Amino acid sequence: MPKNYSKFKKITENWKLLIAADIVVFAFIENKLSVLLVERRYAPGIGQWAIPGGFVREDESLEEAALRELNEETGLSRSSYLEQLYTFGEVKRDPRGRVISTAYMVLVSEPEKIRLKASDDAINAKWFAISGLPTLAFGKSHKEILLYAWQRLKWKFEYTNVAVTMMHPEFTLTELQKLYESVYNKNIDKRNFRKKILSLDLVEPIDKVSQELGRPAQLYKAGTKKLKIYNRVI
Amino acid sequence: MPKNYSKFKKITENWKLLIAADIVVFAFIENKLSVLLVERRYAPGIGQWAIPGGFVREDESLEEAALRELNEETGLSRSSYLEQLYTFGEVKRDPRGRVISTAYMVLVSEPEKIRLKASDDAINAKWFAISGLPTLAFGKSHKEILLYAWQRLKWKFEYTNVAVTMMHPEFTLTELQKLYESVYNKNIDKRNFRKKILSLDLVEPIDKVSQELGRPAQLYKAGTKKLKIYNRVI
DNA sequence: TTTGTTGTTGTGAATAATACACTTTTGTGC
DNA sequence: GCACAAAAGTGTATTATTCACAACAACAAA
Repeated sequence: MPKNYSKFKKITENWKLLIAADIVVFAFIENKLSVLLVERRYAPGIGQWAIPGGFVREDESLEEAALRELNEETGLSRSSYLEQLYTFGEVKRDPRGRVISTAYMVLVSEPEKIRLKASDDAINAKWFAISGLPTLAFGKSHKEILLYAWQRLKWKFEYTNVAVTMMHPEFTLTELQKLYESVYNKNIDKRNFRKKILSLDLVEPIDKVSQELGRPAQLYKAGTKKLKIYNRVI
Repeated sequence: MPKNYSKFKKITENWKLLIAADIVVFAFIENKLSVLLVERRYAPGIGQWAIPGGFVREDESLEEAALRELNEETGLSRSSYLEQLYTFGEVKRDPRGRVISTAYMVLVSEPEKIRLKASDDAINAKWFAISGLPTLAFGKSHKEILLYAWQRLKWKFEYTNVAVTMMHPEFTLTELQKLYESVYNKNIDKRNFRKKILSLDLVEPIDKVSQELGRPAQLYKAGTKKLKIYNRVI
């Protein structure tokens, strides 16, 4: 280490800082926007539901830590989308000491393929519809992070094509519309929706139809075209 | 400290993490969007220009640290706007050790009132037009932060009324337009601009005109109306 | 009073957003 | 095979919004 690092050395002494990564995981389950929560095994907030997360280790980046913790606590191993949301740095956020926490948002396309599991830190992991959240641990903090993430998601849905990353590989326009409706929390006109989506080339029809009740629907896949993306990770 | 903090204790052992706050300061100087940079006194990057910033202390939040460092390194004490941008958490960002850095953006309304000064850490502090930046310290990292901040600023100008926080308390519409043009880096039609700004009620005319060359211009002040603001700090 | 400089004002065309309801295609039960 | 249920698919008229574009007005200096 070169000279002139004296100030650095001084600052590194005498106190301890930890950084945590918290991850808001969204998926579209039974036509409802849903969030993955864990039931905490340890204090603070034993037995309460919380956003999955944990401390960053020495040899991993913030993003790596987010994905590792997510995998450890929930079994979720591959997600289609990861985006940093915000870093919370108030002095007394955590009773355990000086903890800074960076919140991430993850979007999952096929939640039914994920085997949720208990872990060292979490007694349980479970999907909750955004409209039926339980009381969360960590006072208002986790609730706020969650609502902030939802807000960001609405934004992204308006200005990018992230929505398709939450769909199955093959989907109908009606399904896609239901996802938009659950994220915006309001109804959308079918014709206007289709006009818009198709004019943006966000999706491509495939040579296949769905077979459900009623008239079969054209199936689509995600388009190759990427929308202009504004945030760093968007 | 309650029981069951064992994992926390384990993680806090054996390694050191520091968190830094970097601040991109924008002001509108001589019709040009400008950025405040400091000339580094210490390694790494001695003598090179860099975004002002420094390490967060034990007893201060991230935002407090950002503002304190800004004040220490540049003499800047009051800014009209502060917003968190992004947290960089790669493992080997900094030669001094594991450093995580949160970038902030600050907007200044009356840069000519600020007495820039040298400091412990900075030999010098100086405004640079965004189109005439010097080579920056810290490899590509600081340049990227800066360009990201500029991008974010463009966004904010489109969807909020932050622009007026960069103007003097009294300003003409032409001055405001010049600011928009310097941020967007393109020309704007005068008539359309005025129509838009006035229809949004972003500004209020005051009982005063400017006295420059040519026809006197109506002076305006910031409107009380706040635009809907989407990001956490926006 | 002329010239230079800047501020102020309006209109028409193109595009995008919104509101709105019926027909088509399939499967099922009689 | 016919009536019904269920969901998919489709078009048009109206209203906002955006954009391109140029003449005139107010003042100062010469």
